[in-house]
Amino acid sequence: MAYWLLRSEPDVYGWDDLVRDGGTEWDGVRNATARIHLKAMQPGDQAIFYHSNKEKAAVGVMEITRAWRPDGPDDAWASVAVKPVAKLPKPVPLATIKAEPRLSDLMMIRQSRLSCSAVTPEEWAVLMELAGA
DNA sequence: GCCAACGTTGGC
DNA sequence: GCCAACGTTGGC
Repeated sequence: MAYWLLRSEPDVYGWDDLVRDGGTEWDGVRNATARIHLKAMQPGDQAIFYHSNKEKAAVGVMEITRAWRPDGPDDAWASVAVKPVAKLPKPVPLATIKAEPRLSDLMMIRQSRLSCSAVTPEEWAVLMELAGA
């Protein structure tokens, strides 16, 4: 089982939208590095939902429910299906993540604009600890 | 194939 | 509103 982090602007599609929908197709990703991660995702993997922009905090945990399929008429881009698992007891703000030495290598921190990134099991455990989960 | 210019994204 | 980081584009 692998861990991931998916970023979205809450104004566009946020955690509450995901809960309302009961799951969604995570599409529209147009970045080559992010696509590598999308294509590596497997059903049962877990992913943190991170709100970018105004909120800048990890807010919930999702599960990947279906491996990638083409997003568009050809194989150029990919999308996966996700469903909400649980809201984090406490959101983890970006400032907290940055202040945590054990998260200094987090892919999202090292490459700030990446919308789909990987999280190691160790980093996942730290994030859950910070979230009070 | 290189690199400068430009556009986009996200944080401050 | 600004700026840094990064990706893409286009001229050479």
